Amino acid sequence: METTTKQFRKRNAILECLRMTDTHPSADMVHEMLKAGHPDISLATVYRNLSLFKAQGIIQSLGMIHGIERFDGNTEPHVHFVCNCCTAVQDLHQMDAPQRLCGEAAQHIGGQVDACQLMFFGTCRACLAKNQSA
Amino acid sequence: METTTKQFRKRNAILECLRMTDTHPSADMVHEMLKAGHPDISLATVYRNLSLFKAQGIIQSLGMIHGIERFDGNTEPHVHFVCNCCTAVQDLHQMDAPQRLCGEAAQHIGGQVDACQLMFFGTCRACLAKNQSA
DNA sequence: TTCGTTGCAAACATTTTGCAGTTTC
DNA sequence: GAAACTGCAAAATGTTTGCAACGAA
Repeated sequence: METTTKQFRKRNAILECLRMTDTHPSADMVHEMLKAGHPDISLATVYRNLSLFKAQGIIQSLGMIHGIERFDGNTEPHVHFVCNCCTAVQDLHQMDAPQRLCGEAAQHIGGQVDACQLMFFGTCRACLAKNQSA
Repeated sequence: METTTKQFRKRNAILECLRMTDTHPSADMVHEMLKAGHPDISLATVYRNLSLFKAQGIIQSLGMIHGIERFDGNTEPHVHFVCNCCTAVQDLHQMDAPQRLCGEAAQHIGGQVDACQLMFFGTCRACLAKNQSA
């Protein structure tokens, strides 16, 4: 598995949590999910480890969405959809990620392009249904 | 243009500031830029008016970039490049904005897609030069 | 007078950090 | 036992809000 020298229960739990879910959770969401198995886990620990994983490149950040940073255990480039209503984030694996355009972008700006992000915003199916019935 | 009554002096100045620049400023950057002509302008006023403009749809938000919300007076869909080093945001007008893919995305998620955002991240030319000489 | 806008300071929410105690190897 | 991790609480950050004062009609 990882090249970490030591195994720490909570650190491992945080990484596993991210890899098991497809909800692109925030630090707080991870914290909530882990409380069941680790009642004493601290939010600071979640933040610290998410930072670490991000620096190691073993998770990716989707950036701040509606003011809160969201994370993805899947580091493959792919497209995301954000529901502006319930803040859920979904993967759009079917769509072509524009990573191949990085070279073109680099030419235009005359700099170095490391990553790109394609994100759609709108209202998810569940929220559409909820709003109609309301 | 806008109704330039004295009452809306500062409001107009904020909007004009956004339309005159291509730096995609944050609230704080707008505040700094306006201080010269309006020494008594308050940061809260900048925040309030940016919120208002965003709600009116006459400016667009690029979302939180490195933890700070950035704005664009140009509401035309276009592509952006973010320098992770100096946090500058540049337009990439030459590149095709993927707005036309909203329909395809909507099909995949079964919801309603209102907007999309394509953003490249990396190091701008100025920062590359600076880093090399250092 | 009445309405909307503004400055100031306090409140807010998310994230980061210092430190003492604990866990892992 | 050394080094790394963790919980707690405090601090830091960017943003929002309450309120009194101000300006225009």
